[in-house]
Amino acid sequence: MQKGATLKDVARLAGVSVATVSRVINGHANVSPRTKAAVERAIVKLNYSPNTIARSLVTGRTGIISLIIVQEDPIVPSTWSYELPLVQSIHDYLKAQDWEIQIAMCSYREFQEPGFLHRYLTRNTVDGVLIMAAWMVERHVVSELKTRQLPYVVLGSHDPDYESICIEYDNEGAIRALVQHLRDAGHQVFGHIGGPTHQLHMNQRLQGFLSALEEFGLPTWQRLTKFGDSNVETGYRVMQEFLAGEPRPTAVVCGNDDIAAGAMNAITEKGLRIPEDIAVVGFDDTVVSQVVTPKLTTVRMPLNKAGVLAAQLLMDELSQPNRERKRIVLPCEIVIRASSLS
Amino acid sequence: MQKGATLKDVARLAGVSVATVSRVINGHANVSPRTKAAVERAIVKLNYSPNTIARSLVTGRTGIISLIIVQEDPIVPSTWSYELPLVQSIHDYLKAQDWEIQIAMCSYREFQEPGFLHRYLTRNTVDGVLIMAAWMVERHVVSELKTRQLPYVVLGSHDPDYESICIEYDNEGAIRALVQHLRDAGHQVFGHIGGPTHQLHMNQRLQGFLSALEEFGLPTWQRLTKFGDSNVETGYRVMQEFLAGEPRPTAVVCGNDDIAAGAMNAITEKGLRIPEDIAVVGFDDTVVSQVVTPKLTTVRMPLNKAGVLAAQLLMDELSQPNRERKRIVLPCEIVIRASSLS
DNA sequence: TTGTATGCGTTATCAC
DNA sequence: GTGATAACGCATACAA
Repeated sequence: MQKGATLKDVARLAGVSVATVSRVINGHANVSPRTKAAVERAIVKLNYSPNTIARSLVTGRTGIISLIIVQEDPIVPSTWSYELPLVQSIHDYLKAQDWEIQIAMCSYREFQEPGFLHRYLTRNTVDGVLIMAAWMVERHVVSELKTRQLPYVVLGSHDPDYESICIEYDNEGAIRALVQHLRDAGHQVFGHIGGPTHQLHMNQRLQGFLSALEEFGLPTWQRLTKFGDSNVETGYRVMQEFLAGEPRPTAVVCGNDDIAAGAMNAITEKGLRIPEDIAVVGFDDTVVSQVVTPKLTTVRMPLNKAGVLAAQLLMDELSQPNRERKRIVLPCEIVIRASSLS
Repeated sequence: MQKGATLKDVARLAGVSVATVSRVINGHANVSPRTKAAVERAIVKLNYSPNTIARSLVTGRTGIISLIIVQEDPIVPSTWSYELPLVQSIHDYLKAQDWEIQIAMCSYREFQEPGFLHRYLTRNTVDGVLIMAAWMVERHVVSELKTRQLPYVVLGSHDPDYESICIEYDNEGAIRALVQHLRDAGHQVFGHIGGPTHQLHMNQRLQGFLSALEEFGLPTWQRLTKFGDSNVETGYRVMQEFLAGEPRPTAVVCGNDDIAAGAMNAITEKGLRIPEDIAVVGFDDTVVSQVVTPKLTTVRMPLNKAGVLAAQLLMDELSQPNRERKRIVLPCEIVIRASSLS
């Protein structure tokens, strides 16, 4: 059970120096075809493969990207259906380029703690960082990364001064499109059941909702603009409140599909019909939107595209540092189904 | 911008040798309180922290666990809602013990390729491996790991000879409980719409279904035992077939919640009622089961427990190698809702 | 084109 | 208790 051949072993067998072997392995020029062949034979014979750790020690590079997944606290299951597709596409892209991924999951509170990222990065040597977050990335985090000259990309959020490379979704535009769609169908009284507004995207959806109403000259109602957790229970509970008072909304825009599903439960339970009495729309295009009755109008985010793009930009940054700040806002597609068709 | 102090710097400042500093850092005995204090002062002053790579090179340990996520090919979204909770609990447990996680996602085809794991493990130095898979782990994979003497745990599957430490779910027992529940409600004609049977758990659910029917002296019908992909479409399509022929099932056991949701669509579309005309049950207790109408009876798997247990067993193995093989089958809980209540 | 020698930052084995 | 010093496996500047 040979415990791994080393450069020296290969050199000895090939009758050359370790430097030459190293050159062959790293594809340097200036090595004669003859010796190159000899070295390669030796490598095959000894089944040699370079020691990644030793290589990292001398080069200072590890070939590892840290994927930091910043999460709600406590964790909300609905975010999982959103995170894994991203992880998947990021992983696939990076893997194709022979990069490895180290993941770090943490709550947004943890991530914001002054020492957290610092500690993490001093303990772990990585070549780049990909931050998946739904919260503003604070200045001290940015400065930690800049100080270390560590290439990084923010996915799903940004920093206060837009000093980073970041990728976001056009939540506002998507909500605007939904509102327009509903207005075109004649709706006048809109309700909104949002998720936690400390989440950037939930806040953007709220803002999009309010500004769309304003743009279209539609009234807004304080009591019809509510928030809660991003789950079925919130949708159910808030919708019950909506139904118990006046005015009653004829269209309800929800922060995500789970909330919408809860709202639908409350509506049908009251004996009201969707969409005839009240139209409901969600966000995220999860499987939930396809199994509720009627099927749910929702928004499909370009998750795969976002993940690939994030990985791509990080690679760019890695190969050619000091690129300027950049902000990309990806458009989302609205998916119209029965829950909003009159 | 000091690019990181080294042991040597600390030693110089503290007026001792690097060996002594190393001893202090690693908490060795035989170092006088006086010099220890001096060293610690120097460490703080220089803001020193050890270089993980260099340490790994000499110790041969990295503090990294590889989490290999083996997936359906092509990827099925419904698996995401199942995988991330596991990743989450594994991560949380390992993080608490200062281990880092490197993830590798691959299709089950890739994972079964003779060279795949070998290549991965020679490129990546990790201290242990956690394999998340729904497919039998082939012998050559086991032998690769054993040869390297690399501690590993299999989560969600096992190997042909049960030579590994593995954690599974009692799929058969859960299905048996469901069938019993339905039989007690008077059902006699059962249908099954399963996922891909090359997945271990889907196969176990099928076997559980068949053996439960046999145990309870209920008839099985070839045309009512079908499979497809683990999605809504399969459930819808197969249920339509069931409804188009004879006998018509009065209870349908589905491979997962998505399939069940599809089946429910087909049933209500025909003007039939659930559960009065046909009862439906799913598996996984995803959010889908809570948003369909009526709510879906399903099975809740102890995902969190499984993840923690897997991490725990891996840690045990790491600290005390050569433990014997082990197979743990975790019981699942059936969650009874309206879709099966008569 | 190739070889020698040095360093990367640790830990560990010796002596003292 | 403490300090030299040899590994660990590799890349590379410099010589040849």
